[in-house]
Amino acid sequence: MKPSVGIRDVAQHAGVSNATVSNVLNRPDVVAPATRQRVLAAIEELGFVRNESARQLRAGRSRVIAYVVLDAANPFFTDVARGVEDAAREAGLALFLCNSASDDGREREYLELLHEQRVEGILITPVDAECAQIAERGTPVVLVDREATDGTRCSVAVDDVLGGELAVTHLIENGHTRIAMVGGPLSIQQVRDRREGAMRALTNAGLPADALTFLETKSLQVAEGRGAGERLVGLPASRRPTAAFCANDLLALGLLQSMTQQGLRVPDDLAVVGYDDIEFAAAAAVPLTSVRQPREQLGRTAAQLLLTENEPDHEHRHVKFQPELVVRASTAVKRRA
Amino acid sequence: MKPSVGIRDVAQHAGVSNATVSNVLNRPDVVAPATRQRVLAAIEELGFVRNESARQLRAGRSRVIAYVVLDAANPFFTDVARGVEDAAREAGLALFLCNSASDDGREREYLELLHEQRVEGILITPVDAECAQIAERGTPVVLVDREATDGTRCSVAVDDVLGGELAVTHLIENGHTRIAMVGGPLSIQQVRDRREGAMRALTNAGLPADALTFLETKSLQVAEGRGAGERLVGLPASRRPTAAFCANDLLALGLLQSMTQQGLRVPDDLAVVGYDDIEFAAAAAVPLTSVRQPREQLGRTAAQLLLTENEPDHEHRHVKFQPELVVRASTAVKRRA
DNA sequence: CTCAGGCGTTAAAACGTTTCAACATCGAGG
DNA sequence: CCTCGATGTTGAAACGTTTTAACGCCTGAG
Repeated sequence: MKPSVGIRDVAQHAGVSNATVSNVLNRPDVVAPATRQRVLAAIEELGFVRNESARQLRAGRSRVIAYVVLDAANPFFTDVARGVEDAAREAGLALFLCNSASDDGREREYLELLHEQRVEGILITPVDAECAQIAERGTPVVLVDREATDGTRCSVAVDDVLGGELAVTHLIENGHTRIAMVGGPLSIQQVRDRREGAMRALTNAGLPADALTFLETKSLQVAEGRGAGERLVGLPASRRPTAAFCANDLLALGLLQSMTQQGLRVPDDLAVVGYDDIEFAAAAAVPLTSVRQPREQLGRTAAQLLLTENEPDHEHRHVKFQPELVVRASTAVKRRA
Repeated sequence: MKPSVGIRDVAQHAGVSNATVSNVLNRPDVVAPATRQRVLAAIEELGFVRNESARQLRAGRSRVIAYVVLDAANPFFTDVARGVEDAAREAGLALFLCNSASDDGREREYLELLHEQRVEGILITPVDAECAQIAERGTPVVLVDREATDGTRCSVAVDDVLGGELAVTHLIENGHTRIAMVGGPLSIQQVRDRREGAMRALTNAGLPADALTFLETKSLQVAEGRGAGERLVGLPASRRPTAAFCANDLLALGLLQSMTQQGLRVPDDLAVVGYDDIEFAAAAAVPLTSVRQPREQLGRTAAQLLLTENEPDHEHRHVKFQPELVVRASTAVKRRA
């Protein structure tokens, strides 16, 4: 609609060459103050807006990075995204946020698109662990919340085995000897790792392996947590666990709701530990004990790592953060009085 | 790093001109099958990826739209975003998701950036209602969850007055005559509208205006809901409301938590109605009655409206959806038995 | 045998910027 | 007076596509 004012219109209006206008835009210090003012005035007057496409085409760079997220509706990922955004912003980069929604078709499409856009780099929490999909093709890629098994790229992750261990050790210290773990599917690396950590906690405490009852769920959603609650209550009282460790907070919230509805009390009848420590965990009716991951820092570090990819002597790094247990009411010890 | 294979490399490799390659990419039907195969093979072999910058520069179009969201961490907006994404995807457009985080500086920056990128259109839930900021400059803009007061652009909103009316009417029908409304700040249009609806419900039922106690909060976050809960319980029993209508679900969840902690029961001691019907509302310890907004449809419609902007005979439209009350346990009527 | 017309392909001109080498201009040092 | 370097500005060549008009070829009709 608009005749689209370009750099040469500005140049003509200011009585200089287009090269000078370009300099004002990109290296303001190199042009004489008087000229600069004149050019800026012309830009203002004509309402000129630089055309990024042309700039990119010529410069080869795009000033944009992307984060392909697994589930935009999960608070965990939105928090990670915030960390990414902050870091990107500090580096003067814009952030393209894409939601694969756990669908590897979508994921592939977005990667293709991003590559066509020639983004500077891609952060991704891939749908499948293999992530063979992510053809390198020259664009730097950093894995988020997944560990790169081969050394072909950087990754930022959290020690999930330790997280599981922390959670279950806490329960054992509170006197529990029959513990349920709720989570799944087992195809998810995180779930496997957290279970492994849980087993390790048992071993450390000298408890037998069958002290842990594993209830597998189909996904990590709230509804699955409710279902697990019903299964749990259905167990014969003699075998019923007195505590549950959930693979994420959504499951834990579902479990909590299920307990309340069935007239059982948390933590008295069942202690509950979640994972992720999302905001809603602290805000639950019974505030949830949870394993906190440094979400924002995860994103921030991933972005920073991505920025180092272009350095000549870059070596791929694998950063691993430590999770931390946040104790709240859902695992409070019974008063002895 | 990579020598970046271009369309002319492909052309040379396939023994055709670059125009033919371009045709294979954009109008496959116009080129002879045999040639097409040869070109496709060359593309595959060389690992060619079209350069969007160049394409855009030439074509003037970008195949990208953007949604500038007010708070990426609020489930309401992530659901709206999903609707936008679905519609965009169907139209073959990519979606640029930007988070203004209620900061009008960020919002401005993003708008500038998007304009430089020459996106096809912008969906935005603006930080301030005035939204004078959003200089038109040729890029179509559609307001989401806000009503455009002037006729300068399209908007998609939900009838918040009706929503408030539905919520409070429901409470009145359940026998409540002292009702609190929790929400704020009043600078937010939505909060004002929902309160207006609440008042209308009182009038319809022949109740006096002071049947509604308004508790203003500083934001719409969970913590504010907790604070409101404490203020509520602090009221003398004779004046204390028996029901509360919260301006959004986050407040309602906070309120719920506060009640539980103070030993009061929902809905027996206090009935609670939320707003937005986010997933966590149904998953709360006491499932929350809430006013549901057609979130995904909101986003979907906004995107579709945006697509019509370029049509020659386009007229700006203001779509307004009806909210719907979803009744759950938090307003269950006391059993009379 | 010629010619019209359809089909598939192509050469070349954009698109709006960045960049590089070259070019003035001017003051200072020899 | 000449040279030199510094400072500021510029012309023109890219960047990798899309697009338009023109082109050559072939077929079938006249």
